[in-house]
Amino acid sequence: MAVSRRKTKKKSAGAKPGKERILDAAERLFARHGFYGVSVRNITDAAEVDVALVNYHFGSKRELFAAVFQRRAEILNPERLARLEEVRRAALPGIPSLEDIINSFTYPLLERSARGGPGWKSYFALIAQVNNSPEWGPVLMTQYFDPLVERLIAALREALPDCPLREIYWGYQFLTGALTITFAETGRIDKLSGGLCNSSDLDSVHERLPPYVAAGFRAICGANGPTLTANNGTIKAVRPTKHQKSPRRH
Amino acid sequence: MAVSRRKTKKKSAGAKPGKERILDAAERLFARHGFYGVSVRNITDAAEVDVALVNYHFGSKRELFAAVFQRRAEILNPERLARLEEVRRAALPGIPSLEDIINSFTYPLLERSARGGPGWKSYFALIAQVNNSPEWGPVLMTQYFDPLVERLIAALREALPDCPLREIYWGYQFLTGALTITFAETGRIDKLSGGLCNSSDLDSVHERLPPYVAAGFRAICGANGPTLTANNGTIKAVRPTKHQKSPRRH
DNA sequence: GCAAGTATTCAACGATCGTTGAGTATTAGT
DNA sequence: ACTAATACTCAACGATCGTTGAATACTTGC
Repeated sequence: MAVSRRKTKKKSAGAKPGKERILDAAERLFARHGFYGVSVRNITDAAEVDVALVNYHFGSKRELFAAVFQRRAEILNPERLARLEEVRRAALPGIPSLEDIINSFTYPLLERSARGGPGWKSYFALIAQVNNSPEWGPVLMTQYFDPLVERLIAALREALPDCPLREIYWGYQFLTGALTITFAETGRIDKLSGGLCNSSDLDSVHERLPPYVAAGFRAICGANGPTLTANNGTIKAVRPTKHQKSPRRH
Repeated sequence: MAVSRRKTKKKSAGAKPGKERILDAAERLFARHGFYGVSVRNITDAAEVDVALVNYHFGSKRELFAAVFQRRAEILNPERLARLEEVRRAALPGIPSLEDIINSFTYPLLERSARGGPGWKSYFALIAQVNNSPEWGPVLMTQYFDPLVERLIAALREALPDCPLREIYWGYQFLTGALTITFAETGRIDKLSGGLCNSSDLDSVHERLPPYVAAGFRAICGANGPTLTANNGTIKAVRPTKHQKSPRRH
């Protein structure tokens, strides 16, 4: 018989070469289920290619994971770096505002995730998972994004000349955390707010995150430490485990 | 013959019942490698119990995962709720400060992770991964933590009476993101800062997170929207993809 | 000390895991 | 048209996956 067993692959379907089809499918599946939650066959089935192609093109499943991570990082980082330098140049001979610096860091990401297509959305959701993973975060995030972050830190130091360096790093940590959970788009805030907020509404995040974070930086960057604007004393008086009655009466 | 094949189990080793040994080992391993990155045999080997015990005690691997998640949530939530009510009562007849409210939400978590022992540390690292996972986050986080979050939102509304509710939910999203990446303790900030900051130094986070977040809330909660204190205009003038020369000259 | 119930062990099931070597098609250079 | 290289297919490997039924050990109540 020799019936045509082709599943309309090759030229007929996507016309994309198998290597890219694999990257796209892997990106989407890894973003949803994580590295171990996706099998090589899950990926090649979704990409409509043969199982063996993963090892042929990438060597191993782990190397495919790294390749997915690297592909768009190489697009993003030059763009973000150029934007940061642009903001600094535009402010000459002065120094750009904290909000502008932060925005140069977050905007390219939010913009891509909002209007870059489903591949970009998956990519950022993948980053969100990797960034919070003790197994993958220190390897991949550091490798692909730390050089850019160091440039951001340098710009923040210029904008906050009296701020201890330690506070800037902590401020960055909180920034990247807020940004990261945004990319996860789990829909949790949608349920919580009864539909008032939408996880995928990244324009709303773009409006709010820079001023939120900038104000946070200023709050902890007082020369005499973060307690300048904080009031933790009331809490410290309440014991962590045992619940005492109201401390006001008696 | 009948040589003793016991690997010093039962009464000799931990003396803990197998169910708890499994929960402890699963907590530690799930936190590091995620749900799919750990096999049932990995868990039972670490717990030094038989493979079949997982299905006997918990029914399935997924139910074990949920049980790990639930165990400490049931300890945490009443404590956090009591602390929030305590702060509110202590401020009567007034309203507690934004910092105190936020601190009542974060402090029990940071305190447990800092001094509650390795089990608690693993638990929070697990939460960090789950919270950023589109597969698990909407299920587990919502189920176990949303009732408490709703109480937090209500308290924040009292402290920010003129703030649109939308802004409060966005502010909470950024808060939980910053808190989450703290729990992950990936060590990335350690490398970035050259040892100046330490991922596991949760006391430093306790000092900085409430004032940082409180300032962020106030920044975006202006009655006329978040642009009150923000300056995104400069950025909007710069195109996202194409890089133009300095907009100042010419 | 005996019975009932709970906890644990053991061996094994079919399914799926990542990877590979050998073979076939397709493309590019001359 | 022939060659060489690249892209892809096919079948299969051993290992590990989650789960289970039946048998054994331990604990508790009487």
